[in-house]
Amino acid sequence: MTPEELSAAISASLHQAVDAGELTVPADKVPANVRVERPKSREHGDWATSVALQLAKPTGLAPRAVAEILAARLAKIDGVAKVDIAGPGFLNITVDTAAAGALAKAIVEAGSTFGRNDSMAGSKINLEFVSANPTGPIHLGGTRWAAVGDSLARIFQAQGAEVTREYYFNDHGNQIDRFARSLLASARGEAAPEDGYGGDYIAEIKDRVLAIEPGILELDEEQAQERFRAVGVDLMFADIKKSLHDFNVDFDVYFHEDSLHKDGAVNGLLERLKKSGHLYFHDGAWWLKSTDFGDDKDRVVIKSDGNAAYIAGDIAYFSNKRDRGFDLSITMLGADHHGYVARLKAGAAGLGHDPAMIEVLIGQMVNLVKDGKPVRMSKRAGTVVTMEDLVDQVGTDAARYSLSRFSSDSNIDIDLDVLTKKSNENPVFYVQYAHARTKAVDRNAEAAGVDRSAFDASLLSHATESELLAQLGAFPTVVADAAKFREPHRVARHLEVIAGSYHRWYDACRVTPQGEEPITDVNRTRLWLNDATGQVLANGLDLLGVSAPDRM
RNA sequence: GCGUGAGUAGCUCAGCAGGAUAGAGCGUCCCUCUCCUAAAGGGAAGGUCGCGGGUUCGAAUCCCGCCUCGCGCACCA
Repeated sequence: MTPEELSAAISASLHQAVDAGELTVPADKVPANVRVERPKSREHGDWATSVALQLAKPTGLAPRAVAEILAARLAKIDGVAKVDIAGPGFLNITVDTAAAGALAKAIVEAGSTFGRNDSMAGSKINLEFVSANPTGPIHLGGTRWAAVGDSLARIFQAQGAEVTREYYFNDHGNQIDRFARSLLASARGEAAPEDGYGGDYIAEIKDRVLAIEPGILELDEEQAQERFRAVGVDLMFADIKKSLHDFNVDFDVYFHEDSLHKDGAVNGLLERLKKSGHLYFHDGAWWLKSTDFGDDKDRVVIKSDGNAAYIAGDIAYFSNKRDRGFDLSITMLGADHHGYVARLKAGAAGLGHDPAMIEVLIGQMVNLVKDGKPVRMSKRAGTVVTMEDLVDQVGTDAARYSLSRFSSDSNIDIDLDVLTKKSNENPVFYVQYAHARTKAVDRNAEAAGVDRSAFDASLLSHATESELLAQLGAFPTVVADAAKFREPHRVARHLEVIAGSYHRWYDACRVTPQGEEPITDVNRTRLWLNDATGQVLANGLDLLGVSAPDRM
């Protein structure tokens, strides 16, 4: 019996009590689903719920009176062994050992599908993340979104959604021109332009461009810069793709901003906007009346020099996504872009789109720390720590895990020295080790002749088994919540809880008998639980894009 | 100034869809491998949940105010 099943059964009991006239509750006050929690203290049973407390007010009854009515019905639920009323009106539920233990077999039989469901089936989601400018390698901030974004995509997919991972490639505009000028300056042995880029990678890209186009410096200024731009951006972008691939993140679509301008999408969009009445002409520029949609000021869409402002491309881009049939466009941005949310939604609304279809997830910054002091990362100064640097030092698994186990609302500080030195203490190893351990137990069980020919759930009666089963049972809900709240870190945190429960069980309960002890159904049944744990850990690590090694 | 995110153990952070005695990892101090992986487990120490009000049976969690820190507030992208 999983907490979900228990919750559903309690809900049903609640409705029966209402139908039977034992409780009088306004329809809108009946909780849609009853929250079932694992109590902190063992004495409080296997599961607890505070519905009775919540229903006290709407029913006009004392909390304990509500609890008593519900307790009588809950006790009849199949698999419930005992129901106690405690404190102000908590319902503490003890589940029948066999009912709880049945989960072990169910998980093994579900295999990689355990934790998946089809609650988001039919929804087409465009998830855009990273989208770093191709003017340099992906730095730590982008690395964070690569880890979190890809995990979120996996989590959505686990809920049955159809997800397109998309990278918006800003290959149009000033930044790119600066990048090209920086390459050209480097090729001529000049210092980087004032507003250009100066990292070591510039010289490296420059060399590669020269190798591809040896005659490039013979061209006139404008042509040379154009070739450096075209070839340089391609090289940079290839590097970015490779870094991402090595990071176990592969995008379905790399969308080029430039294409929106070349194929006339931006111009077409501007014409549509002008007709929509959401644009007005002022001071030589065309403004979007974004204040009508909650922005704090109106935004220029066509500059007085006649060029489209950046936002024009973004609105056209959203329109493009919409045309490709997505029901939901999620964009992940760093906190340094959060001021952009309102105008983006305003732009879409101006085109008649439902702003609810655009969701912008803002993630806080990642800072580089050295010797306890923050180090400013600057692309110009070349002091960036890149995705490649991080992976080289700690590996993909540790890098991805350590970036995705935090809430995106938190700023995170990365101290490369600490991360490297303490890599063995990274929680990822704790979780991976638990998985490897389940495999080791498997190997030993097989060698000793313990097989899965018997399963008697009632034998999983040790306190550590009850705890482990409970945490395994919570996994699907955790994944569903991670999808609902767009918070992949919930999965990582729960895996840590499962790993801890498993390690404690391992210490308390043997699968393979020692010495001359006979093999019994206890051993065989425990093997199922061991395998179930390995399966859940593997499923969870997969959602994070982290490997689940068989040996460590 | 306005907007926005954060402030919880020595450190890094969970918990924030209100619930019982506030958690984990790391660090510190004890203890546990002749027996399935000790990258583990058990125990100890460590807290005015930034501050002050409010809401209610109950607040780290919700509301208001204040303080501190990050980020943003272009006809740049």
